[in-house]
Amino acid sequence: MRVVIASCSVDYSGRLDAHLPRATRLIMVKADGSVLVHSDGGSYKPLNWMSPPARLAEVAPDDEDAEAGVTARWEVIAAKSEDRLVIRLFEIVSDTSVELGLDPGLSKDGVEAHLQELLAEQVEVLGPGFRLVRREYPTPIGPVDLLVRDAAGAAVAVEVKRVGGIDGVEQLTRYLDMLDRDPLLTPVRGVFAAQQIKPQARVLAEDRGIRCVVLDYDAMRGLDDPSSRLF
Amino acid sequence: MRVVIASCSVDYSGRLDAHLPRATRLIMVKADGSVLVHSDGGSYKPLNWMSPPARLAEVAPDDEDAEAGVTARWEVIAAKSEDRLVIRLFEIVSDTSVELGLDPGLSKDGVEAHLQELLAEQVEVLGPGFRLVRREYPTPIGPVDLLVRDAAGAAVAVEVKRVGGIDGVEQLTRYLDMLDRDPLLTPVRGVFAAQQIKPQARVLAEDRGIRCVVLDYDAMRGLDDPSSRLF
DNA sequence: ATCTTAATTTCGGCA
DNA sequence: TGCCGAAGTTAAGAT
Repeated sequence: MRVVIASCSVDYSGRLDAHLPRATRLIMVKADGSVLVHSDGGSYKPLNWMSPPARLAEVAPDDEDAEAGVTARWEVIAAKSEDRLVIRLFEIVSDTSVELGLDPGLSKDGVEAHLQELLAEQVEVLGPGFRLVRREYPTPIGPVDLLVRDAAGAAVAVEVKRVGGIDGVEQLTRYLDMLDRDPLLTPVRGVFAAQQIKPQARVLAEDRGIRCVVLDYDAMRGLDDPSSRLF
Repeated sequence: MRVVIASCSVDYSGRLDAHLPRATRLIMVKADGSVLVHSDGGSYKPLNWMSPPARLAEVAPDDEDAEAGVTARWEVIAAKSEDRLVIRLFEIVSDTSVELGLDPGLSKDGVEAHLQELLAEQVEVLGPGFRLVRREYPTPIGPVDLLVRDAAGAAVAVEVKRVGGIDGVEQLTRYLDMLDRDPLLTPVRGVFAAQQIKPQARVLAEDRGIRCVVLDYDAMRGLDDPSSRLF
């Protein structure tokens, strides 16, 4: 990893063309040849970047560049596409190189996959007598999160979301259209299950006869995790 | 902007919980209090981060931390949410602070708006005799990218995308429903035009009688840009 | 301010 | 490897 803080201008060409005029920025060059150009604001997305794998070559500034005060010219070229990033460096404030080695990586807990997993184990929270048919039940337009049957044996398709928005309702509606064509399943009802359901999504879902269920993640995790049980 | 390279462990809690075990990484602290933790690989997304606005406080390591070799403990707390990032620093390799100032910002060229513009000028790529009625044709639920008429004078609504996915087909379907109610337009056909159309989107579109057209951006730009013409 | 849509999205999972 | 959907998405534009 090499970190350079310098005044620079940047030009990207590839899927689009983009230009950054001269200013002082941080330039990060990673071991895989990827490059990030950050300003002192915005969120984690760089102003400009090159995705790995890529190769950085330092070339001599041409006469025009040299006259404009360019002290170094970096050309970053993607290995598998036509993408190209040209960085013209003016004054260099700092230049640090260090060997970081491989990162052990991030561990996460609490995302949608986990929510779906918990609900699959606890389908009874949808109603007494509910039982799981399968997770990721396939349809021609993609898998439904859960297919279950209610106490009476009727098919119910469940879409699980962390935050339930309109797009989730649309998604479930498409699945329902598809599943309803299957004579072994029809009629198929829909359940939209999420930790949080946005008002507009609820209106749309209920307008389409889809039941909305708000999930209590902590409670579901508590039921699932033996270490947190009281008895 | 402050850049620290150090061995550290990181814990995030907020919308989920995540943990990074001890390793040497780059930590960037921006002027708005946001923090990025980068390893020497991956793409531009940090391993862990805090979005602005946030506040970083350096607190003394507790006994347990101190015993484990923690030399400094940073607590980064989001100003507008419960999000919280705790960074335990062990050995510090480098620590640089510099004033960058406001960035003049990025200028772009070549995104979806441009594609729509090009297609508006070259509606004949959709078929001989096609002519443009108008771009951003208004409907009660938002503007359609292009409204055109074919050689026979029949109305055609066009949705333009760089990458055509299922959501784009849904979008166009809603517009078609709306436009079809207008006696001056009905019957309105649909065209889904994109540089790349995903297979499932194509299936859905054709199932609904919507024609799919793959656009060649480079060819269209070539026709448009006088400087690249041969004569 | 809130909502919708695009992104040089990136990232992970599964066929 | 390619496709599809989620993301602590972020960011820009419209209502």
